[in-house]
Amino acid sequence: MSDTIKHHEQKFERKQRLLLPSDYKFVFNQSMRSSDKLLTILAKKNAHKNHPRLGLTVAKKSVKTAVHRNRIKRLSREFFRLNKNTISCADYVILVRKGIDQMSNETIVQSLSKQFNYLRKQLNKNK
RNA sequence: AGAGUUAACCGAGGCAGUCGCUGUUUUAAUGCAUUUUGCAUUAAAAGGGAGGAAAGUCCGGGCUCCAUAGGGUAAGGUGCCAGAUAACGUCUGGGGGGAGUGAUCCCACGGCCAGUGCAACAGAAAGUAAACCGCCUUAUUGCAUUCGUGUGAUUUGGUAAGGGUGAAAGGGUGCGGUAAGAGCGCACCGCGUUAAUGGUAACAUUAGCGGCAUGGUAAACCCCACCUGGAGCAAGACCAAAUAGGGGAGCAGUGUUUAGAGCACAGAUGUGACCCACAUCGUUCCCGGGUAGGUUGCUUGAGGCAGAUGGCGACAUCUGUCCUAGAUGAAUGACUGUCCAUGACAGAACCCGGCUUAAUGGUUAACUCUAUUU
Repeated sequence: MSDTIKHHEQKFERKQRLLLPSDYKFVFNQSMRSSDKLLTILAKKNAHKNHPRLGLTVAKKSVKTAVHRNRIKRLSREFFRLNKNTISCADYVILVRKGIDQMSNETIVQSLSKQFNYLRKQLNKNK
């Protein structure tokens, strides 16, 4: 029984993504941000939702080939899925900078975990 | 064995495990509508899930909407011939030219005797050719002389064989010829032209004739022949919240009235400190257009595979068999273990046929050259 609950928790469903352009606009307006050389993460609390939601923006400008764009998106989603329980309840948008396509999967994941940690502290403070 | 040519095929390196994503099918549960059942949500199981270039968007076609009697012009494209095809700038076969010892590969390969234009520098002269040096020659004359002539200067003409310039000097080579030369004559080659033969044709071969006329450049304008209507799946079709506005119908506070209409009064909001005043304002339902959003288009197709028949071949016809991604902020991934030859370029977005570009390894087949052995 406890196993099935665990499985359920590791899923990444549609309602956990940002789907509409208006959702993205909501996050871009006056959000909290954390950034380093590779990534910028925007976060904003959403009163109507009781689970975190993720959106990705990988511009063709910053990452040229589609293969690398897909890789970065997949990595980000995978990280979000696996660490959902530690991430505070809010809407997030991950923005990507030039040069990230040169990095290995490990370094990208490290960057993600650092920044989500930082954002969690900030969001808790504001409570 | 080495080097090479052509063609076909494979290629998130393979295997195992854990956790995910996204369609499909089946089953179950719940909800709604209901004649069978259908739709939606959730769960479980089974099975499917990027490429040879998916790329560039350079051509061609299907499909969709708009336009369209027919013809012409403009603009753009194609350019040896014949065929294949839905069509093509693709492919096949053939002709011509070029590269390579060869297998084989490469070619924008119509027309400059319709017109217009362009070509630096050099050079005497560059497209109705031209005499700088040289060669030959006429006349006068100097010098030498073995008295035959030789040699120099000026001069009259001839000459495109030689030198020099140039990307290119107005057919080439050889012999004859000549004062020296010259298609001046001849032979061969080239070119032009006529005929015959072969071929559907491009073209080839043979024979005759011409003494050479027609320099290059058309990815220069241009001429000739042929082809092309425009926009694209964000095409297009359907459903359709909220707000504002449009059309239609009903209903509407209090008083007056039998009732309605009408009239009067009241009400709400704004301006304002407030009053007066001024300005604005019913409400419910339906209809049509239509935004956000959703559904569809969306994968069964000029399809793949096998066989037979026709064709040199591209390909066509017939029979059998198979269904093999369909996302929509956009699925095909992450981690761990293990093995090896340590893994390139790179990610579907309506669908096909090509081309081009990117990049790397392997397998197979046929053929060529070189070396060795027999």
